Amino acid sequence: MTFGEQPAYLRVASDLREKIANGSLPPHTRLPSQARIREEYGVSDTVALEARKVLMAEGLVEGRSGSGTYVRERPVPRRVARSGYRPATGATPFRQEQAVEGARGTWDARSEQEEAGLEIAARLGIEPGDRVMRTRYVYRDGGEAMMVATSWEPLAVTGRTPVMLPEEGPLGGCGVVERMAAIDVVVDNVVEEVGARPGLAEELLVLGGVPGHVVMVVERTFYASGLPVETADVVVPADRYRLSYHLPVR
Amino acid sequence: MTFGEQPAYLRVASDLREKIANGSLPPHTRLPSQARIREEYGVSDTVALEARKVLMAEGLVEGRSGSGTYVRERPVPRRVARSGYRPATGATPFRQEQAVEGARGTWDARSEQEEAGLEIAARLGIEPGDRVMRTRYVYRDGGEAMMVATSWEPLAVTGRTPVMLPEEGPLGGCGVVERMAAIDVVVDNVVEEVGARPGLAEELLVLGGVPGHVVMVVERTFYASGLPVETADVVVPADRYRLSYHLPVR
DNA sequence: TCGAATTTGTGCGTATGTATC
DNA sequence: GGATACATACGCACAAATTCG
Repeated sequence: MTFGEQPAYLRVASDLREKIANGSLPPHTRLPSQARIREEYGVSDTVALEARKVLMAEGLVEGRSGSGTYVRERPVPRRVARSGYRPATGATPFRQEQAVEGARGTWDARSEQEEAGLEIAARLGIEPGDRVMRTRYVYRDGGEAMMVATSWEPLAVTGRTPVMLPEEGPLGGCGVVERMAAIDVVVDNVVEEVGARPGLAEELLVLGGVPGHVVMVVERTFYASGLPVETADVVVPADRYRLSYHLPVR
Repeated sequence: MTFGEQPAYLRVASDLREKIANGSLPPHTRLPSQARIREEYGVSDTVALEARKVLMAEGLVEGRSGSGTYVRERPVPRRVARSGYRPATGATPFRQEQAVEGARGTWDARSEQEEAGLEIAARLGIEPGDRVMRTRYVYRDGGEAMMVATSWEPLAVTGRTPVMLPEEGPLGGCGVVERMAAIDVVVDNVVEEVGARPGLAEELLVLGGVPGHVVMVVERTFYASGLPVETADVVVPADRYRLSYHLPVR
């Protein structure tokens, strides 16, 4: 059916969006099912599906297979402390990435040796092809994934030491600064470069979103006496979290 | 075709994404048309369409009706230093927001008195309805707008002083820290909370993007002896800039 | 200038797998 | 187990924009 106006799926999406905005469909309620949308709006299955997809891409609703499509709560974004300072709430960060307000975090990690590519070599100040330890992390905050990270450490620094594998040994999971201290590498500086972009399908599969949801990316590099000893990409969904930097002035 | 693995449209999207990443499909080139994707990957029309939609949501490609689907250009992001440290390049920041690599910046500003709303009052630790000076800035970097900001200062702090208007007087345009110092307010801390979201139409009108482009939002608050003396929202297009934090460890 | 071919975007109907209730 | 609902997938049709001979 051509209307000469807006596509049908956008009309349906707009109507449902309005019902969400004015509170007629409050958070946690179920949208009309695809079949009911088809009936109520007199549209086809495809149009009903497309309309739901628009709202999902906007982050307003979330589809649960087999159950329904639910209005999402507009979450008050939580702060992730990024500067060694403790948030005012008095949470006890036992690791930098864990410093979320009131969080009780867990994580998975998987390490693998590889050769440094162009970009990683540049960030670590080594030659492309030099061997590095790559570790992929998934951080969870009370069950749900909140952050994925990939870190690279030059084996020239950690190779043949007890801390070569970030998650093994007595210092497993202790954080870069402590692990480096154990091999007499004194980390004294960190540079974090914050960017943001639409998330990739793989990332959002893990973080619980749909392709296109905005993520923040922190490129973090730790330095010891001016030399990079670790670099990492940290990816956080932007609709649920904020990065909090507390800095002294001058 | 069920694979028990990844959905077909994600497989196709991943493959095309890889071709974009490794330069085999450079910016401004055309993706294979939907019909060709269908043939090359042996998938249906729907899968080819869905795969293109994923890449469009990720901002990697853009569809032009009647013409094709084109790989978008990815500008190399420039760094904006966000701490008292100078970037290694040796740029001379004459003001915090100006500390862009190699930038020659200018700005416009317009100030107005108003009553603090709920959120601003909370951020400044004052009562809603208390009077504040609101200033809107547009920062330009060599002609093109790179950043818009809105700042709020409580008139309880700056009222009836020479620095009440941020851009007037002998200290006009000098930065919050210097202006506050002139009235014996010693700014000693700053908190920056970084978030990101799709840009609003009005923001992107100024910043020169298309609707849907991602922006980063920095909520910055300056403190003097624990009391907020200025707060601001800084909006930066995420495709062109990165926020660079250089922090000491411990 | 015209028209044909191509390509995207929208839309329809249907089928199947699988998660949830 | 059965019913419901979402997610994926196939095939087709057509309008509008673009390209090109």
